[in-house]
Amino acid sequence: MKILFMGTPDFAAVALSAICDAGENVIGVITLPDRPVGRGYKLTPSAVKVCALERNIPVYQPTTLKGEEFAALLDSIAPELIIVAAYGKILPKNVLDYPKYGCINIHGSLLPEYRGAAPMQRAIIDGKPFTGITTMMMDVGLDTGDILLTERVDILPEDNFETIHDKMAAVGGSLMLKTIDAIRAGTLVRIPQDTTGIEPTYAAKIEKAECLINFALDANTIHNKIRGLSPFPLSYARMPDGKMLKFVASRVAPSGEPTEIGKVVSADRSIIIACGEDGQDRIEITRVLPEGKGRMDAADFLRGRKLVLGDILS
RNA sequence: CGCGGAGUGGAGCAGUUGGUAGCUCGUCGGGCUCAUAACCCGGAGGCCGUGUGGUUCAAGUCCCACCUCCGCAA
Repeated sequence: MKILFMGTPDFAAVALSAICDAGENVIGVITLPDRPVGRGYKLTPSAVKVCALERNIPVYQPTTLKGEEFAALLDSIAPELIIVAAYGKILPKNVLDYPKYGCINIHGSLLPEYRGAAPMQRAIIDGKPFTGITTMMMDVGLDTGDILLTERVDILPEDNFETIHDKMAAVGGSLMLKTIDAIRAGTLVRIPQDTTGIEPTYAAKIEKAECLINFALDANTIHNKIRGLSPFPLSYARMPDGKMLKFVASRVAPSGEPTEIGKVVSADRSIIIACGEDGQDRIEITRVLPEGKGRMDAADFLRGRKLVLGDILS
């Protein structure tokens, strides 16, 4: 089966590797054009591109999937199946209709929950006990196609976006292999997304503005946000000197006396901050990222005395 | 040429207007304690990123070049 793979970030690269390692015939890879990224805006290839080049798979980086040019490319590649994982662009109808076996997407949630760009982060931020991977037949809607296979992934209390991402990426690869096998065996069953009774939810892209921690929220909510945004892009607050302090890891600490929200009530081995509507909750920050520095344990950061007992974070 | 921060004993930092290199923690040894991430005493450990650069009587501290790391932004 001639497979065309479309994807961009690491999550997709893991799936691509799994598919290649399983011996599937990936005849081409489509990924977004190299982007100026990082300090100095160095032009950087996507994770998928790097992965494909290592395997000597032809890489295509069209700026658009619409129009004659891409249609011609499709004809020349002539895929029988297109696999899409976090590609970054909407596929137009003529592309969706092209392959004999259709376009199958690997999505990081149990649809119809968390359709959209940031399903994994949103599930963690919402404090969900579990999420999962769905493979689905793509249609013109945003993650609205028929469900093929699903696999649940538990979100453990100690999980953060990184651990969930890694687990999900691995599951995504294996679930896609199962899906391909099912196609070959002709046993694939398409299950329309059942939205009766439940509202499909949308996992919008993470905005910079929402990464600022509001200490008026309860400790649990804050903790979920911190871990859902760690290790990237990271939630943060402002220190008294106006500098940004990002939170890498945290835990919910026992509540205490009401006090000013955002106040540092302990700056010993970790940073404990008063939060919650009445300032009784306590969120304990165990690892941070100061502006202009690297990641470090809260205890190490405190030794530099940039933050002391009684300071207010906002 | 996107903006900016930083390279000082294992870690995080301080080093004033250039003139013996310090702090907190860790570590090692000893002590105290029923006990401790507690406390006390003592020790080890630094060519201060590189340059067989410049200025100076004298540079971690000023100037120059280079290397490396990092934050923002994308």
